[in-house]
Amino acid sequence: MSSVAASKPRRTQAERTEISDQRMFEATVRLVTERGPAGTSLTDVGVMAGYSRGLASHRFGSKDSLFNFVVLRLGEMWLAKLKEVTHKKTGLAAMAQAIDQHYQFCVDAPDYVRTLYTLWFESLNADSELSQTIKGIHLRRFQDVVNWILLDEKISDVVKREADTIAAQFSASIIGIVYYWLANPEKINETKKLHDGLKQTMMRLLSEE
Amino acid sequence: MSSVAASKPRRTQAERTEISDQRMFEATVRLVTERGPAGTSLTDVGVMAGYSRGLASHRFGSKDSLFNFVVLRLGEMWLAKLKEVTHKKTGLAAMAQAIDQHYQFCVDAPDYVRTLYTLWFESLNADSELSQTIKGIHLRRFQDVVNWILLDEKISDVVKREADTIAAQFSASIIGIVYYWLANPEKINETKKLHDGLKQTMMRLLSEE
DNA sequence: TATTGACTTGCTTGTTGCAAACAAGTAAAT
DNA sequence: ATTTACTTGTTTGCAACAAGCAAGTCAATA
Repeated sequence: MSSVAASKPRRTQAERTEISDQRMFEATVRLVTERGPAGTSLTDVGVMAGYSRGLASHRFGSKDSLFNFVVLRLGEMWLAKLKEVTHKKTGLAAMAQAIDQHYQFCVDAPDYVRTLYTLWFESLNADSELSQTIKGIHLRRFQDVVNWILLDEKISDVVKREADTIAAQFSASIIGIVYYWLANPEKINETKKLHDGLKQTMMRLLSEE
Repeated sequence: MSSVAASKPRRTQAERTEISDQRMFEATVRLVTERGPAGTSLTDVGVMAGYSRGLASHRFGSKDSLFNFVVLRLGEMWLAKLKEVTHKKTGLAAMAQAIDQHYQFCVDAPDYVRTLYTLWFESLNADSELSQTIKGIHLRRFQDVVNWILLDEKISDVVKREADTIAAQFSASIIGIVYYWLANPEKINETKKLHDGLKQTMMRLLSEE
């Protein structure tokens, strides 16, 4: 396993954990996309990452906690990218960027998106640390959308009063579309159409009186 | 165990299985809503239903198969009710009825809805009998929506050519809204607003040129 | 038509294997 | 030397299956 051209016989402890974390993260993503969360064992995560059967269990303490770690990492990547593309944008422009980026994620990093949302959906009735993490990500996304609406000059006060409702509708639609894509990964064109349809709907909602 | 007022000392085999099926169905619904699918053991299902730890396993063979049975039962209830309320209706009228009924389910039978969709979401990456069942239910629903559009006289041909896309948008939104409700069961009013918003969106889509 | 007994079906108990969780140890870094 | 990363040993719980017991069925006989 460690025959990678005598890469570096000595690493700092911080590097060691960072590497093993990253490898277990990737192993988890792969296993979850291939076998689903139930079919993903801590044993397999450790072994596939190139360590012993016990490491994932030891590092994270529980399967739920491992998934929590993975979702946190994915969620941060996601939110960072969204923040980047919607920087200084508001209203419909921000939403359109967010929607496009959402679609782009499905194309560019399907395994990451699949893992994030699979665990996301999974945690619905779980009452675990993970479900709290997800509620947090959800809330941050929701607040972003509300702010996009409130900070845009072109949007009327009448519409701004409905910001929460519109943001909820936006979030729900995104989830619905992701579900569609997860269930029909081959229908990428239809997925794009759904994203475009959501843009249309948002355009109408934001320009209403 | 059999002290229920000498109810009926002798039942047919068909009755016995029907009763045990029903009891295990109800136990599963309860356990899934309370603990989630992962926290629901075949052992507990059997015991909570008033039988031995082994019955659920013996009857269904696997956890996946038990969940498949439960989803089939819930799905049939659901589709039957939807069929009833949309009988002879088409286009927007049918969609509005379906949406209202959907909301009503969340109010009337929250445990059933929660269990159905929890298992629904759960099966996304599972590659099991259950995921096939769900694909089937999904497809039947989708076809209903397409037919509502195609069979309505008031809808233009231009729109009818987009029937598939609109039906996909409808289905995705319903899923997104259910997710919202599952994640925020206390926000029943907001859930209603989302349903109403979907009606508005569908009205616009169907009356376009 | 009532009774008996072979057969079928529903249900329970016994057992195995696997994975999560944790404890106790070894190896690597500081 | 001590702390930190990782491995190996062990326990526990559950899914899955096998083997047996009990309740229901049905046909032959009287």
